[in-house]
Amino acid sequence: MRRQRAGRGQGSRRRSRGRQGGRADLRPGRGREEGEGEGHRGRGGAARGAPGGQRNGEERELIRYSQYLMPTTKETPSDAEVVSHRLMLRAGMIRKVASGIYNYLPAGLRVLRKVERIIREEMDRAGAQEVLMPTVVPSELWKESGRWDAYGKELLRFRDRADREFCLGPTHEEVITDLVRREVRSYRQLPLNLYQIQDKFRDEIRPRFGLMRGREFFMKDAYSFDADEEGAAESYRKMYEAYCRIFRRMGLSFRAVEADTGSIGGSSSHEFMVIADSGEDAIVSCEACSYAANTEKAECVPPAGASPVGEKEAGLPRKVATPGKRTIAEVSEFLGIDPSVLIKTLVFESDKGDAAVLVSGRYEVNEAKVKNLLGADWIRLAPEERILELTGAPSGYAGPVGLKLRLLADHSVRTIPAGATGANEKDAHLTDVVPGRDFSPEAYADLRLVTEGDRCPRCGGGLRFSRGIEVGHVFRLGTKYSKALSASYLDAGGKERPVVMGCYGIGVGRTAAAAIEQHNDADGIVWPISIAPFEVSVVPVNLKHEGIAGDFPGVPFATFARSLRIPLRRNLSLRSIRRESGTA
RNA sequence: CGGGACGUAGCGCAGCCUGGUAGCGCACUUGCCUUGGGAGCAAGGGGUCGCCGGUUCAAGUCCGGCCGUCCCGACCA
Repeated sequence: MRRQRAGRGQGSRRRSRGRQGGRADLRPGRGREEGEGEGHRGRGGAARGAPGGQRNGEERELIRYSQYLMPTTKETPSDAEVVSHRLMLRAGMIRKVASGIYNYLPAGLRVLRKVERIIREEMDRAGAQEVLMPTVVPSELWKESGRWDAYGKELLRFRDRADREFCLGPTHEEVITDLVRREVRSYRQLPLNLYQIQDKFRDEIRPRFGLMRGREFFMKDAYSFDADEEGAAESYRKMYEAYCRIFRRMGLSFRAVEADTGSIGGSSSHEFMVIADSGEDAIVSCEACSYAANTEKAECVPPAGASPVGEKEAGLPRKVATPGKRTIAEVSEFLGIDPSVLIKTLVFESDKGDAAVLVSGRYEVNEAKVKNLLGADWIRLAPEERILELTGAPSGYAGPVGLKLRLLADHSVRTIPAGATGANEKDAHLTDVVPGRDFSPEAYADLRLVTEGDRCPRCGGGLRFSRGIEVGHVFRLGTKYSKALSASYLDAGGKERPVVMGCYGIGVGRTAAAAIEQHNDADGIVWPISIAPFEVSVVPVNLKHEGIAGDFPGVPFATFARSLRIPLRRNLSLRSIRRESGTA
């Protein structure tokens, strides 16, 4: 196929690769190019859009497959679940060393380097400066920000020989803020945006899916420092745009969605989601307007209609026996009522104390929203013993009536005319329970997860549910870290002010994995050319008599075409050489 | 950490229920052969059956403990 095209491709490709590898491989980020324009060009005939700039040609990196450590396999190790993991193993890109910890083989490293290079170019273009911070971080900095205690077990801690405490950095707000507080004194030095591409370690509860959720991984993390909120908003906007360019250049179909800020903190954030069914995150997007959010963040429109209707019609609460009926499904069926009029009562523990959260039986509680409402660092569902202790009944029979706990209710509860709920007694529920009359939550708020029936909180349009892989996350941090670590500057009036920060992450390996999730077929990886480990394969065919020994051609063909799917192929045979050189 | 499963050659697996000789495919080595889609023939190399202990004349197989890995739930790039 396409012999001529391949020929053309080869011609212009020779000056395309830049000088990674070979003797020049210690010079990353060389060969800056302007503009985008490589994007995703698929296979065949795409040579002109290739990365690598137009530096005077003749540089060509030729790698011999026979000598290259790229152990492609037909069979997949049995512990690989998702396609990207499987295909990376089969293409000889990565090998596991321990759970969530990998060796990157040459071909895999090349892909990471290409992803990094695109990131560097766009970060530099956006005015950020590259630095490099240590992976080992002293505990003092983390204690100063308060996260030594707040961050949890993902933070791998250890001691050195002198018994000093350290951790492996899972993110670097503390370190960068420490740097900046020492060096930045004046508003004249702002704004400042510093980034690094560095090895991170998070002791994940459950590493899985290969590079998608490893414990050790490469991340680009950037931190912006501004004099005020307006400046910070501008820095945020620049990063948001840079992220769009980065993912676009890698040929990814993605979406930026509003997100919860989690343990990083801050006022607002967007996640960059690569759309993929295998994604671990659920997202909603409006079919009419531009609203999109992580389901964890997605706002739910409160129901129309006022507070308790039917107060007069409903009798007083009655206790009914519901032996063995604990779940919403069991209780609603047993009582012959719709789940929506059941008042589901969940008991949470948090660093701000215990609370009962109420929601209509047709919905699920959104823990992130509860946590934010409480202003808590952590919350969790109370264990069985605590539930018994706090409600006087085993789980499944909690209810708000007479409960001596903080009551927080979702909006969906308010309009339940005469509901049913647990009686705080084993094997019993109450019916004809009226919110506002029989119990009074301290607040009605949006505390539930969006569901299929919900409408867009911005425009009322329909919502679409999809799944995504979070490859990037941008946060407006405000002054959380600058205040905790006293990073301040003097403004034009000589007044001391805290710097206003933002932080911006991209998972390098995860992005590569996401690209594979999105670009593969039954045979293997269909690389976007901008991050393909190789752009052209050259296969000698039938040249034995010319003194050039080749493999049986089916092998390299299949290897390059299936496992690796190198975008372009050039076959070298006596015939093709004669044709092109004009000799006979 | 809770729930489920699995550890036998580099990889994928069988053997275990019913204890007695370590087996298959791929990969690897050598020779021949082959050159436009993961070839063919022949001959080879490679395993303390995850670890420790127990039962037994005898343990890959039965029992106990430990370790590791993967999958399902709470975190996040």
